[in-house]
Amino acid sequence: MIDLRALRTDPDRLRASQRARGEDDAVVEKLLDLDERRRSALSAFESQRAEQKSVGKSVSRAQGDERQTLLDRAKELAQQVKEAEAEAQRLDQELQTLVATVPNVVEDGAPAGGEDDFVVLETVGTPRAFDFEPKDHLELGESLGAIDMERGAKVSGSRFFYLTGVGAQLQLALLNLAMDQAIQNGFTPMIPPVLVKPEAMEGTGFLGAHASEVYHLPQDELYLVGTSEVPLAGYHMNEILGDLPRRYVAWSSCFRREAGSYGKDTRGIIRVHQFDKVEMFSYCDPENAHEEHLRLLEWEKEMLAKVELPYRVIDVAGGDLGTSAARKYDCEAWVPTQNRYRELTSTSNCTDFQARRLSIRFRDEGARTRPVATLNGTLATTRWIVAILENHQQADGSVRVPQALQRFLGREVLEPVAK
RNA sequence: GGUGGAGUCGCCUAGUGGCCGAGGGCGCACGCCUCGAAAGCGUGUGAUGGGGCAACCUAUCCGUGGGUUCAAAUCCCACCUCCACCGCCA
Repeated sequence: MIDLRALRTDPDRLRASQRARGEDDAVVEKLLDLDERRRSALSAFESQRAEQKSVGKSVSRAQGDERQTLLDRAKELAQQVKEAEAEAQRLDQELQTLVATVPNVVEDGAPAGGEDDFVVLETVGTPRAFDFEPKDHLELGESLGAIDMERGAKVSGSRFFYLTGVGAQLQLALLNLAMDQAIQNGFTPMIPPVLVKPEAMEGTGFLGAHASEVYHLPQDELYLVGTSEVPLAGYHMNEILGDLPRRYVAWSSCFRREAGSYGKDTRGIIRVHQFDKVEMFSYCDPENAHEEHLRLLEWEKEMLAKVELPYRVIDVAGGDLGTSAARKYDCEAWVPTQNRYRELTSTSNCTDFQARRLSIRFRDEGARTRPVATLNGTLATTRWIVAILENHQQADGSVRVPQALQRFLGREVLEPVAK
């Protein structure tokens, strides 16, 4: 949720943001108008209510005829107050509904435009030159006995899979490495619930434009999370925090319907309905949010270096940001058989957008409460297995295990197995 | 799933229709006292929206949402959460 007071003082900022996202800036006029009407309706209600209260008090003290006169007046006022309150509530509701559709204000410096208008900030490492024909991750995964798509489909349908044998071990090792790194860096480890109430889903901004991506269990009115960002943001819902920053790292399964991605990445485990992820999450003073964002990016790069992958960092354009994000950096690893970079991590600065909706505050120097900033960033996911297998494969069909992973995996090479 | 009990300011608690514009205690902050501290004494002590440059004013908030009433923490209805016990399952 955007800040209405900030909107009143600087409406041009939201207009510019809407344009950077390629969205309608006429909403700004509507918001200002509704807000104006809401405030005057509220004032009207308040003064009538104040009078009603004082007349009500005098009823209890009055006697005889005077009491009857006051009672009549009080009844009359009660009716008026009821109407005034309803009107103020109606306008407030209307405003809230409209505000809920407005995405976060884009950070200065973020590229304008859509999906293809990202800016490459940095390229780290070089794609490897193969002296043999590289296999794709699924072919490797099958010959290593690591990935079983067919049985995944048999049991659960398309875009489901089993990680088997060394595949399961590889994921455990990868996610443990990620958890370990974050804990070393001072994060508090968490294993959160993956089913959440509507407030948590709504508050993090996932029930807006992307609601069709989310699994919903209507019998219990719960949602399956697409990322642990949701339970991590919900963790401090309706709280006033003392010390900032607070950094959490969570391991969770993630669930995505992948509606509207029919035919995209249908092979292997690049785009699936269920995967595991280690996610960093930070609550901090909005003044420090940009620096914190860069820190999260550094920690992602630290992790990518450990698995020895070539990658690039992109600054995602306004139109491709999620509802809650003001700025987003993705790290994309090189995938040899696709001859292109694919997203492995994504870190978003949500400024105070989620916190305002979830009512997560802190006390600033003036001891006033203000919404905190929330930020999130990926540290490892199931998809990383794709890049690890493909980039570290060897001519004989085996896969070299990056050194940092060896300690967690207990082996240096993954060997093909007989069927 | 069933039965019973409970949810009031950071914490504990008082409060069964107008004296609640929520009292007390703890904690916290400031002050007095003290060489310094403790104890003691005094003062203050929430959130959210609106108005105002400001001090301040105002409305709302007693788990949540409705309702009754001129007037609700208090009465009524529904729901949520927690605790205890029972049943079922792991």
